[in-house]
Amino acid sequence: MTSPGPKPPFQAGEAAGYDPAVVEPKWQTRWRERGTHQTDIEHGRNPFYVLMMFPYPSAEGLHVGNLFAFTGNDIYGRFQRLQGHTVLEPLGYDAFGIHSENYALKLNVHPMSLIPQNIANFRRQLDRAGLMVDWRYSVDTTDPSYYRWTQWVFLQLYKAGLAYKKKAAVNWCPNDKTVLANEQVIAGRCERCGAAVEQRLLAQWFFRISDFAQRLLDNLDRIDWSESTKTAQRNWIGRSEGAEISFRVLDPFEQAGSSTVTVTQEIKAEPDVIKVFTTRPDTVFGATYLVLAPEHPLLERITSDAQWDDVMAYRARAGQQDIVTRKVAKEKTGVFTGSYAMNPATRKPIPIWVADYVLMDYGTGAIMAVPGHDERDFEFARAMDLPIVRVIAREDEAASTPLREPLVDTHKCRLVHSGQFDGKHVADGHRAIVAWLEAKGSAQATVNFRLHDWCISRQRYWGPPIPIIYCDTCGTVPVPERDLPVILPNISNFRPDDSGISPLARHKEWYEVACPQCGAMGRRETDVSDTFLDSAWYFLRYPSVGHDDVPFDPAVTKRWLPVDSYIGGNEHAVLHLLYSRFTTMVLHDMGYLDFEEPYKKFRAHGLIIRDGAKMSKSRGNVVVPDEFIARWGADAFRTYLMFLGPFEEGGDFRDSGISGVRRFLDRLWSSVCAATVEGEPDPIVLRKLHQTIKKVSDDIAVLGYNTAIAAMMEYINVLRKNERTPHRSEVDPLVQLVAPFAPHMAEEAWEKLGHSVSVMDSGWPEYDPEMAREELVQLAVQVNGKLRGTIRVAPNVTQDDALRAALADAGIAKHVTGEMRKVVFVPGRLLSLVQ
RNA sequence: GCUCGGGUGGCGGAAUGGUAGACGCGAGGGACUUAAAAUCCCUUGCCCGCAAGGGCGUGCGGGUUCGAGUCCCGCCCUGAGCACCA
Repeated sequence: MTSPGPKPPFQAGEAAGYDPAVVEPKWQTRWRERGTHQTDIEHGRNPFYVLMMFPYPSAEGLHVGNLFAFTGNDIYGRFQRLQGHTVLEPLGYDAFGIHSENYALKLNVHPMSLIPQNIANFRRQLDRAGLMVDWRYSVDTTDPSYYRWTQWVFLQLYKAGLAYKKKAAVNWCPNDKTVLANEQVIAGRCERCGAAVEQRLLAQWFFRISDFAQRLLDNLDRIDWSESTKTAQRNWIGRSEGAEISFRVLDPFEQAGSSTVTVTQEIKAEPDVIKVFTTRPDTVFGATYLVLAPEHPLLERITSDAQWDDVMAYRARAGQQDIVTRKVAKEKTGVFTGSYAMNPATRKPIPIWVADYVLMDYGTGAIMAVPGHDERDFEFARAMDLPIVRVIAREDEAASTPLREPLVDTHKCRLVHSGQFDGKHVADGHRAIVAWLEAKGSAQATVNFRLHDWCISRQRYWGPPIPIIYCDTCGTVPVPERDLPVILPNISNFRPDDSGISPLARHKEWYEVACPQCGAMGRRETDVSDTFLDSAWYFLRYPSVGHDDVPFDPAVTKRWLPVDSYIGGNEHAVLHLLYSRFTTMVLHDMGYLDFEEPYKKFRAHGLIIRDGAKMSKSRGNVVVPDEFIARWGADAFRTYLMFLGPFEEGGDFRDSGISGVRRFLDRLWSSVCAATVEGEPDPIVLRKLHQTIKKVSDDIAVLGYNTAIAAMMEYINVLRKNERTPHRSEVDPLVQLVAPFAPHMAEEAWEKLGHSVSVMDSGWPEYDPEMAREELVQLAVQVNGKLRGTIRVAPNVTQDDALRAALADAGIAKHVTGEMRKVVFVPGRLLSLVQ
């Protein structure tokens, strides 16, 4: 027989009176009517800007991942508001781009009609989620009133000399006759028709983000961002230190002899020089050949007659490969050019090859190959039967030990076969060799970045037209700012086809326009800009919505920016976050902004999986927010999303889990209904309350939502354990604590408790350390490192008293057999006896 | 290959170097009910034991420490990102 247990003081059945399907719409309506979520941009005290990455409004509707992020942000925003800030929590739509365009193509609808539908659907879903968004400050990147200023941003970069046009490769499907994004190329083939994709050279607009590489890197040390995001940016910027070394190309006469070249043999007036970048100048004595990228401009000059046909054929083949497969590791191929260059260290001639494992767009497009100490060069030398020389040895190796594999370590290694530098440790050798080569004029210490300039041209339709006009007499002319926006025309056939490159290029009536400078007939740029340009500055626009004559109002911007807290997915760790930092820096340098970093604090949220697996349509395990909200209510859905794992790590959505959160909220409601002002609050409950206030406040501040919710659950368990009616002073603060998570119920409860203002304007409960202090604490007692019992003592007990109490405990004392050698005492925690 | 996360009960997950498993789900038992649902109460890491109690436990192997999920060294597995970056 089990004891029946104490009769509960109140039944949660009373919670039957709480129906989210009624209460949630009620409060959503009230909030709208009363303007509860309206931010006083002009006068609100203590401004605080919480930003979340805006969604792409897909036709499928809001993804639970979006809602997870938005809810996490909303809780933080509400918390800041309850703590006395005027909070701006805006949301908008990132609606341009290839996703929308492809989807529209597939459905055969126009994006201009598709997007408004999607946005309306998103808006409906977002409102149901109970976000504290002030929709008066929203943006839609496809609205001309927004992209007018995107085009303005382009013009500022142009004005600053940071936008330029050059030829660059794009993926080209010869069958569909269209430009493909990298994601549309699958194993070198067009994802739609399966044709082999080629690369094509097109003139495209670039931004000089690489000029800012060092600054983008340095500033990372000064901003409060998720460490993982900073690391991703550092890797992407990819700074490497090394040297540029010059290799003089030998003329055919010099090449005849294979012996050391002497200065007197140099007969060419201006010999060709191949510059290479290397991070390992210490290995220069081991450079046994050079390799040029197939696109290297010197290739034609240096290729010998005998090798000409082979080299040109190789280059042509490389040019046909698409960009994606070109960059995938594969078997080494290459062709000898027939020419030699002089290794400036050994003064010996070495052959010059061309191979596609060397990339034109990094370093100088040429390398010195050191097969003994580089894996790729080793592999290539093996395949082409080129000499492999050891110039580095471990401490336990002789200089003559043959290399079975490339030795790439530097630690505890010394130089060998390196002339006067033999025996030096690698790091010392590095410095000495660079200095030596610099003195001879054949090297220079340099820094290289992996970061490439940002290509913003898209040969597509669904984006803001790039505001440039080409004129036969005036050349490239920026559209005057007063003529913005350059409206994207509503054309019925926006499918890319064989008529040209960009769909807009088929519309003469659109692109033919008078030159703003001379008035002669000119031609608009027919490419549109990258979606990432839309999102590079959107955070500047939100608070200035309504200021129609400027992209962002100076006074408003001064008040609200930079962004106080930014939350988003780590999939944007590099591109979006880097581009918006860059754009902000440029606008800062031009005097438009007084800060150069847009986001003071950034936290990446985790990913939600379901039942242990990634959500996907094919797996059929996608969480549809509407269904869960309809069944459990938005409050329960929000709270469950935040409870299922740490916000910054994500978690596993299990359908059964939400019931626990629903129960918690129902119990809370029961307590609210039962609360009375009669009598006095219970000191034990009160102590737990103050501990809970502290825990919840601390946890929300670091986005520890799952543990904050757990703490509130613990509190309500304590509150209900007590066989009595809860006191008002035990319940009111809990309603405030739960308000960021379950705002509808909190409002309803707050009203029921007799308050007339919104709970969101009621402030945040204060925590009193005195009230939270325990009278007795449990002290763990260890004997020889093993837990042998616990004792209940005052928190400030002395070591001696604790020891006496421990030895008075029979269960503990029986383990204390020998003489005590040491006692470790951690007040309030444990007593460790060593014998 | 490189970089960054992560491996803890049946499950999701808690743990400033100090009582591992908070909180929740699930499961088992009970109360209420004609019954079910809902609600409420109790139990719930594993092993031995009737019990008292004892032993073992945070991916694996070492180490530091009175004390290690946590720190150090060496592995394994797994997720994500980058990837011929010289």
